[in-house]
Amino acid sequence: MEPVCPEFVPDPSLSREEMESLQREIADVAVFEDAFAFDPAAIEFDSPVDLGDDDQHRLTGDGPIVAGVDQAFLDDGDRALSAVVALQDGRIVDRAYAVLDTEIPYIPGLLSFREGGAILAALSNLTVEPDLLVVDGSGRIHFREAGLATHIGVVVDVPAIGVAKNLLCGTPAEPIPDRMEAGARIPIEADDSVETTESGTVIGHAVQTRQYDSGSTSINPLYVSPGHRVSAETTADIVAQCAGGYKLPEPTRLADRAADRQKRAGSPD
DNA sequence: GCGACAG
DNA sequence: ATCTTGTCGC
Repeated sequence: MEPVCPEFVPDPSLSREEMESLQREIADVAVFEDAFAFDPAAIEFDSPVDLGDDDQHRLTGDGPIVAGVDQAFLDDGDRALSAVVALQDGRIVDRAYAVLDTEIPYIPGLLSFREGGAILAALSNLTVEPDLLVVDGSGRIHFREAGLATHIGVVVDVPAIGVAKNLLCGTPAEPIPDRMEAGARIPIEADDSVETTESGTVIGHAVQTRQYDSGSTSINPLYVSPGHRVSAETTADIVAQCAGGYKLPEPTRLADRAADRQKRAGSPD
């Protein structure tokens, strides 16, 4: 799949002002409502999926094609390796990779300009057309409502959601308890740090996909938010349905594993 | 100046 | 993201 909006492709050589300006434009065209044809309830994982060998069944089925995206960094720290794993009906139907030089350092709020290029390159190597992208990082939970998931989703104009392990900004509607029960979710609202929308707007959720039955230790929730063409509520629903027994939703977990398997497999270090 | 920050 | 073995808990 290729970019539909080339003018929005993240360019690492832009100045900080230009990057932030581009993000405002992206947030302006992003759709934070359900605007897709597939049935979100058809995306479900009750058990873990086996990553298997590289080539897999490239046969097309019926259900929505969901693609997980994640990055790893080559040991020189100057190159990002992006991995995409496409799933349909609980099976891996395709996977793709790309390695690109890292042009800028990690800057909170500007992550897409560091990793976006590698992700778009990996997506261009995909042979199937995903109905939904599950990106590692924030979507609407972002200072200008244009996090990595939103940026990527808008550029290729495909429904996308963001899954982060930490909260970038925003305020929980109620304090996140030390221990959230599996299935629980708490809205994340925009606050003064989110400069593109009214405070109080629900921009995502803290979602508990898994929790230990008992004990002193507990698993932290995930922070999920709409990327593009998906509402905050549906985003939380989908992430909850994608938990195959692990904290991370299956698309993300598989892309995660595929990325560092490919990394240590020896992508020219 | 202080605080705060995805991967 | 990444550096990294053992270890605490069920």
